[in-house]
Amino acid sequence: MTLPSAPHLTIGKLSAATGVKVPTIRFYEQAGLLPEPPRTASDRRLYDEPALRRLGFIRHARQLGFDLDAIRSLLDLADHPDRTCSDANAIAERHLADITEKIRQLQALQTELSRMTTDCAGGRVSACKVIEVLQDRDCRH
Amino acid sequence: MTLPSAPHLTIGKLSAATGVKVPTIRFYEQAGLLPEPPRTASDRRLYDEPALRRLGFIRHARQLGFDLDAIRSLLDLADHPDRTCSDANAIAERHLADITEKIRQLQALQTELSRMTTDCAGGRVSACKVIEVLQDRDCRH
DNA sequence: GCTTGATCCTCTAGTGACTAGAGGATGTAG
DNA sequence: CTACATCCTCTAGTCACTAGAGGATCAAGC
Repeated sequence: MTLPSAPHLTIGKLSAATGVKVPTIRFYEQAGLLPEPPRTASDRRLYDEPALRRLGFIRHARQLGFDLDAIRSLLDLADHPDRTCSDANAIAERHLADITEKIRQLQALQTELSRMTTDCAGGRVSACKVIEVLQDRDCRH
Repeated sequence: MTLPSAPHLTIGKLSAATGVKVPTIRFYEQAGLLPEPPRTASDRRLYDEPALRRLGFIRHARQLGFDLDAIRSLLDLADHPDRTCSDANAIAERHLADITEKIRQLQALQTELSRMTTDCAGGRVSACKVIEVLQDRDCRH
């Protein structure tokens, strides 16, 4: 239905269109996330609409915190709409579990740091709660 | 009051006593967090009690997520109990603010990922919410 | 046609906080 | 005396970029 568009985007335009920096686009190509695009006679990369969509996909996945390996798998799945999506779900759920765990850990740190700073009366270092807590080697962690 | 203890801990004992791996201890020395310890005739490092305490301090600070630069500053403050602790407090509060912000961001990701995975019915990739959300380039982020 | 400045190319090295491994010397227990 | 553990230094790898060198090419204005 849609006409196949000839490659017409320079790497700079692609960068502007997606918000992904030019060196990062080249990095993604080298990392195997983007296919090598055709080049002009003077060796410049030329991108088409599918490349634009693919880079958008990568960008969104990165914003969600997926690492490049996970994105490789997700892209592979997106390229095969006939497969079941259980793999995609597993990747997302695994990532969700990682994030949930990370939040939990950070909240524990938040609690301890918050206690440290509010306890500190602001006098000399010798009476400083921040330093004192760090020097206490018998803490439970 | 306490007797000055002669260096008696090998790097392996120090590692076992603090839970910091041997290569990491050497790395901290090279990074300037630990002073160069005396050596045996055969060039092996020998640590004493103050070194043990210092490494414990570093370990605890790392567990709290301080970066090595911050730890350098905190160690410097701990070495000078006569100074005011406002610098230590500023470092801790800055770090606390960073962590709070990070938690906020991760919670946003958690929400979106959670929506993605629960929406997914588990059929073909062509109907997969996970892949679909990633392919949607018009999302607001 | 010519100049200027933007954009493009490849390649290397740096970030942070380690971790892994090579290749070799030394220490310790049986 | 023989294993085997531990130690030494040094280099390189991790992740996802980012910065910069050094050079080619392009587009616009004169």
